Amino acid sequence: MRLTTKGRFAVTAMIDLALREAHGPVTLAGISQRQKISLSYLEQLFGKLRRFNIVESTRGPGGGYTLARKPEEVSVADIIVAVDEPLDATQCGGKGNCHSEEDTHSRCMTHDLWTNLNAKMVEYLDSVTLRDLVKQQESRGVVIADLREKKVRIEPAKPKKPAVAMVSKKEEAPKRPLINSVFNLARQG
Amino acid sequence: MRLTTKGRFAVTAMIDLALREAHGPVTLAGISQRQKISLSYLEQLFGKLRRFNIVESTRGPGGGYTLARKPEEVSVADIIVAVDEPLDATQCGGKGNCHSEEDTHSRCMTHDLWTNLNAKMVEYLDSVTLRDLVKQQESRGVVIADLREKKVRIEPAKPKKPAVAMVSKKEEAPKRPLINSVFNLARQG
DNA sequence: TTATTCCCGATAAAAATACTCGGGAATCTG
DNA sequence: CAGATTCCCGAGTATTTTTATCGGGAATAA
Repeated sequence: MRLTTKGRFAVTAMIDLALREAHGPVTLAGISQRQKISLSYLEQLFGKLRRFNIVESTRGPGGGYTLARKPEEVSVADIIVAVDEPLDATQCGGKGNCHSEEDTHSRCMTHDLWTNLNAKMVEYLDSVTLRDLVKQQESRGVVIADLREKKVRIEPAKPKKPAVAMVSKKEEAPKRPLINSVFNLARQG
Repeated sequence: MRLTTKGRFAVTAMIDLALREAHGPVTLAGISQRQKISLSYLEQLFGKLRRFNIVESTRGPGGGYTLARKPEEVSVADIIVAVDEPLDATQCGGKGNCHSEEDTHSRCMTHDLWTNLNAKMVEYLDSVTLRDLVKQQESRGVVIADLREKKVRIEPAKPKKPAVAMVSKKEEAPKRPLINSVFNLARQG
């Protein structure tokens, strides 16, 4: 289990999705706007979430993502493991290959400590489900109706490319503050 | 609370220190050799540990570091906080400045989640003391006698600089495997 | 047919972390 | 005192990770 901002973005995005999916597939473009996460980054994350069978996708207009399981069957740990997947097994755990030649103990001295800590974290994150997080949001006064994705009916047809003029609407992202938590990098408050 | 290899190195080094300090100050050079951590890196870490009143230093020959408190009064959390000190308060915690203009909820959606997780981690790491770790080591058969620092009495006087010849003993560090744990970077099994 | 939306691999930019270097200062020993 | 040992510190470099961006593709609905 690793903890990076990637995992946090994923959890945030999943809450956003869970809050709206009752009204049909939710587009990444929408999540991107609302949560201020870049679209391509979301694509990466949801690619993994899909492969881990946490979300399902529908292509084409009106498409998007929906939950592959019920909210109460998706834990935060599931989400984090999916996107932060190390998936390689070069770990010293279990196999006990954590002894060096010279100092039989140095490698293993802290082994149990970190293993135990890891277990505690997994235990906690696995006890919190998407449903819990959604309920928490709703109890804070989020009205589902407001959350429905605005299905903009296709307007006749605008000029294909917005032309070259009118450039500088690039609004300098507000740069969220750094935090001092379990996370190493960490944007997002 | 952040978790990086720096914290792990620090804990490992502190165990090494705690295991031997009964016989007098322990030098960083010794820890460096035994635990395969670069001397200058250790200096950085112990600088912080000293400022946090976790270790005490003695200069000059026969000098080194000793514990500033009893092993049972130093928790793993203490060590990690000392070396991984973020020390700045740009956090959204408590003050509640984690609302953006557009979406009142996005910032705080996962706030409680991470705050709680953090608390769990601190709680655990604070419940484990240096003494626990030392006892664990000793019960694994580490004989204190073997651990005493070899106080090499000063040999007459070797040629000041090892001359320019004899170069290529640069032995390509063994590169420890990556792990998949709470830590992001992570060397050290 | 066209616009929408997911899909994917390569790669670039930014940030954080890990680690090095060089000189300095205190202290002990002879 | 001289010289060795050991801590002390700040600046600087290298490596890794994180965070994206880009460009082209393929499915689908209207």
